[in-house]
Amino acid sequence: MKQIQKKNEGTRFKRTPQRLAILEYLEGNTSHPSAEDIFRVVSKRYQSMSFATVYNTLNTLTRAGELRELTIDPERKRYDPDTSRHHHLICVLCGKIADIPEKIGVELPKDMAEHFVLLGHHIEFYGHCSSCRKKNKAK
Amino acid sequence: MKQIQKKNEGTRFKRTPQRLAILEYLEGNTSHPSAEDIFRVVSKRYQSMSFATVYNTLNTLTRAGELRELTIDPERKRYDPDTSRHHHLICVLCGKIADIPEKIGVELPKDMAEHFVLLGHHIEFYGHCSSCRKKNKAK
DNA sequence: CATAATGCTTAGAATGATTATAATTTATAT
DNA sequence: ATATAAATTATAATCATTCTAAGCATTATG
Repeated sequence: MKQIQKKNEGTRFKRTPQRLAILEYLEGNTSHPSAEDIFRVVSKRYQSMSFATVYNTLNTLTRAGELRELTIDPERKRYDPDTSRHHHLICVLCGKIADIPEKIGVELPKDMAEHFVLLGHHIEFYGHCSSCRKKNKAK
Repeated sequence: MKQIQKKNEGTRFKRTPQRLAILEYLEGNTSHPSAEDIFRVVSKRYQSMSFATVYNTLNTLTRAGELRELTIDPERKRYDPDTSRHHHLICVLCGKIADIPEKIGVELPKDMAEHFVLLGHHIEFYGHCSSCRKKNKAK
C-alpha cells in the first residue's frame, strides 16, 4: 500500500485528504473490510466524507491493481490491500477472514489442464478459528 | 437432485408444480445458474411463476442441503445442484463456470492448522476456457 | 372423498449494496 | 495566480434479494 502512495505521485491521481485517509486505513490492514467498514472508520475523521467517495476510491484502486476485491462474503464485497497471491481462511462461526500464504501447490486435473489456460487460483478454507474454538469449549 | 424429489416425499415439503419445474431445471444442470437464469427458463412454462417463488425455493433447497449457493460471481449468487465437494474453474473471458472434481490434496500451513478446525475448502481456478482460447487464436 | 391445517405462491413493497448524476470544489501543473 | 482536469458530494437510480400479507393448493386426516 505504501507503494500506492509512491506509485501515484506524479500521475494524475489526485492525492486528496479523503483518499489519503482511506489509504492510511487500508495500509497493512488484514481485516478484509467492506466499503461500509471503511466508511464507518474513515468518516469519523473526515466528517464530510461521502459514501460515494469510498466506493469511487475503492474502484479506482482496484482498477489500478492496488487493491483486491474479494468475493467471499455473499452479502457484500470485501477489500484486501494485499494484492499478492494468497488464500483465505474463513471462520464460519464469527465470519473473520484470515490470510494464508500461497505456498500450497495445487494442480488442475490433466484432462482439464490441457484445454484451459490457467492464470491463477484462490482457495477458501472454511472452519472454526481458534478464538471461536475456545469459546465453544468453554460452554 | 433426483434424490431431492425422493427425499422429500413423505415430509412436509409440498410438491407444487412450480417447485417441481425448478427441480427439473436444476437436475443435472452444470451451468451454475443465477436466480434470474432459473426464473427466465422456468417461468416460460409456468407463466404465473413469481420471482419470489424462485428465491423461496432456492433458499429452502439450500437450507435442506440439497443445493449449494456459490459465492463466485460478485454480482449475484449462483446455484449448484451438485452438493458434493468439488471445485470450480472460471473463465475470466466469458464467465462460464465449470466443475472440477475434488481430487486435489490441499493442506493448511502447519502453524495455522494447529489453531483452526478445518471443515472444508473450495478452490477457484481462473483462466481462459478452451472455447475462448480458440476464439482468441482466430483473431 | 371432503376438509382442515399448514405451507406455498403471488404481487408488490421494502431493503441493502452499489453505481450513476450533476453541481460544486480542489489538487496540480503551468 | 489560475486554468484545467479530476474528485467530492448529496441525492437519485439501479439491481439483487428479502419481506409482507392475502389468497390458494397440497397433504394428512376423518
